[in-house]
Amino acid sequence: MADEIEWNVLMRTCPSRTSLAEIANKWTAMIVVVLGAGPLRFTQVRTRVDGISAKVLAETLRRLERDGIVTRRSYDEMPPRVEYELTTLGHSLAEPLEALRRWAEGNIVQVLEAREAYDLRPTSGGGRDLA
Amino acid sequence: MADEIEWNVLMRTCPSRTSLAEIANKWTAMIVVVLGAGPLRFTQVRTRVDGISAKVLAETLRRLERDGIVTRRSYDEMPPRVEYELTTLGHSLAEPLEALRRWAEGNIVQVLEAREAYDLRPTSGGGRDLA
DNA sequence: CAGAATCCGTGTAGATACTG
DNA sequence: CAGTATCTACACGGATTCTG
Repeated sequence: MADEIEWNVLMRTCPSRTSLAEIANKWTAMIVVVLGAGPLRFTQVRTRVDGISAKVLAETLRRLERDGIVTRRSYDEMPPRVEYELTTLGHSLAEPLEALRRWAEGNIVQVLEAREAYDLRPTSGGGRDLA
Repeated sequence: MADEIEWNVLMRTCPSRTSLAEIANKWTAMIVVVLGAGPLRFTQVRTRVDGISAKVLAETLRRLERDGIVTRRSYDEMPPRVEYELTTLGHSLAEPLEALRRWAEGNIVQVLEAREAYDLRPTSGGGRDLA
């Protein structure tokens, strides 16, 4: 994290930026993290990623399938059963995302404290720049 | 990535989840990554995170400041100069985010290929479940 | 169970104009 | 330069209903 990098311009035309923007999504990140532990059925994912609607889950899973992150395996049974599993590519993505989740878990207290401190600052309620 | 984890349920009540959702944001991730190389002025950030509007950049920086991720240093000069810099906490966040950016950069081709293949599949155009 | 379809509210982002 | 203010809009997510 010490090297000065000239490439550090995230051009809007760069396709990897679009990709990053998609990954860096609330639900996407959570779903991949959850699937990192192994294949799950639709409802299982939904239970673990608590709060997501069926619609959004289906949409996101579809997109992840399209991007080669997860595979969708549908068993022709009754009642229907569909399993989602990370691909190799998906697992490679799960690693950095898992690191991110760990960061969130490990630093939430600091964030909360910083937030509280910020909100208590006189500048945050009234006048802006303290100059 | 092999341990079966029962905690792997991202409860909606868990504050770290909210935190993750905020981090896993298009602009947030890019800004932190860009600031990872060192302090930058407002316009410099804006240039590097190409495409972001001044409004959204200001809002996001404010939120990051509130969360203790960046510091805002305003020099009383004319013309005005404001520098944003990652805090220690911010740098600790930049690492996993940088890893994520690297992933996006390194795997964009595979994603693009997978996407193309998916779109060419007969099922993606017409009838759904191939059963 | 695993979705698809529909409707709808709103948050978040974008463009534009203005200011210290 | 570094923002703020205002307005707009559309994509995103949520709730509900229906189906194979």
